[in-house]
Amino acid sequence: MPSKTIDDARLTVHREDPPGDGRYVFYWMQASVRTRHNDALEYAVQQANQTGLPLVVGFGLDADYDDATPRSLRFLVDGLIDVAGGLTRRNIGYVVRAGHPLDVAASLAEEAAVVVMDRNYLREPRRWRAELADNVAVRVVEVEANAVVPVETASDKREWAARTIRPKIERQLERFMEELTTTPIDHRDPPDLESLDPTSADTLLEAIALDDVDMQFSGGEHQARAALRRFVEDGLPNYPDAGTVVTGDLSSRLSMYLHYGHISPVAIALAVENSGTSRGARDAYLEELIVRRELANNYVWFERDYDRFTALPEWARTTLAAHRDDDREVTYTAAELERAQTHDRYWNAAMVEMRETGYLHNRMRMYWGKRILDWTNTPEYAFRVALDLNNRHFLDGRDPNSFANVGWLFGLHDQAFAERDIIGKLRPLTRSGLERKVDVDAYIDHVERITGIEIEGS
DNA sequence: ATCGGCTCGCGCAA
DNA sequence: TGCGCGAAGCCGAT
Repeated sequence: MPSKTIDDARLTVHREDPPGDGRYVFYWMQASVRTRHNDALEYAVQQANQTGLPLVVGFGLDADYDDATPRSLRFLVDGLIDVAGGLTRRNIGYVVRAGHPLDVAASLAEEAAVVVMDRNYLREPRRWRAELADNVAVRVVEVEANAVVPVETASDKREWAARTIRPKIERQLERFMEELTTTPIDHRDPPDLESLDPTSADTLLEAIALDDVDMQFSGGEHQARAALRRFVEDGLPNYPDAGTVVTGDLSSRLSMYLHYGHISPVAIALAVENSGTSRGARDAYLEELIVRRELANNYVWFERDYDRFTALPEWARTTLAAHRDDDREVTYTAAELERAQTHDRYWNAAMVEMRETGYLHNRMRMYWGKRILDWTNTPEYAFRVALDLNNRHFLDGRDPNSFANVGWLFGLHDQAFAERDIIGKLRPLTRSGLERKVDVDAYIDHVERITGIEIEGS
């Protein structure tokens, strides 16, 4: 059965070399930790079949990556365990080693005839991929498996806002919204390589010196698909309400799985598109999943300083500078904020939910973030604190969306509004506005119930 | 309850 | 060069 080839636009050939005389095709798994609907994995299978070699998938498990926490590591490990079953069933080798991802990959690449990599967007893994490609003498191909429209196919520059990238993405949707078929691998036993036991949570956790953690959400592609099924059945039909119901399960909660590559955005988009839900609800969700998410990819891909205040648009930095010395009614330090010790119970509830569960509804994220600007000494400090708390506490932290969303609090991809104290011309989001749109008492109850922590403040 | 103004700059039409 | 309009708003006038 001939398998469908991967769209050329998903491929970045780092090295054109013919396959080397290695013993296997090596897929360095990093950003797409799943066995279903993974373009990089399917491409690697096709390369294995073409070269007549077995396929080895390898992952470098590193407890020292930026902003790693017990919770984020546990979620990552959930994903690694899940992958083991899917790979074994397909007779694909699977190696998990503790260590820096680039070191683990470089070591496995030494005996590889072809190297396949998946793609994420942040600067460190981008540099690692380039470095690996520089240090081997075989064919090296990177495969985009985590976006609907590959970032450079959608646009060749940093986009200004959703409205500027939207038509560019929509023009390409038909081409890239395609089911990915699974390619059967020719039967060849993978080589026996040194690895941790990737089916044992205890082994993996021990390798990174991590005690088991209480988790509100579990990672892995099985949980991701369950979340998708739940969302398509219950959340999606009510999606117009999802923006104001902050306590329940209308939100998809898929962003954490997308962040770890436990699910494919194309698979989600197809499931939503093929559901029986109304056009309006489908479009509202697909706008978030594709246009806004891929605007964030565009931002970190084309803006070198995506994690810096200086990357914000000129008008936003100018207006914040003009209000730098405005009086603040109250200021808090990063530590006070993290302990949820402000005067504002809505804010404290949001901080507690974020800190204790790793999740927060979008509307609460916006309220949470906008207040930090009001309650800290300088906008630069506010930016740093918001990004740091975001990236350490959210299960979807350090995603391109993290940088775009925190930037949005400070004017990125947004427009100007009537000038106010402190925030200047940034879009305001007030406490009364939150009360207007959200059942705040129900929200406080919800947070107290799920965390067992009493929320203080007025 | 609804509406216009606030405010900026991109991108397209002309 | 002019003009419409936008990632989730707010406020005051009607």
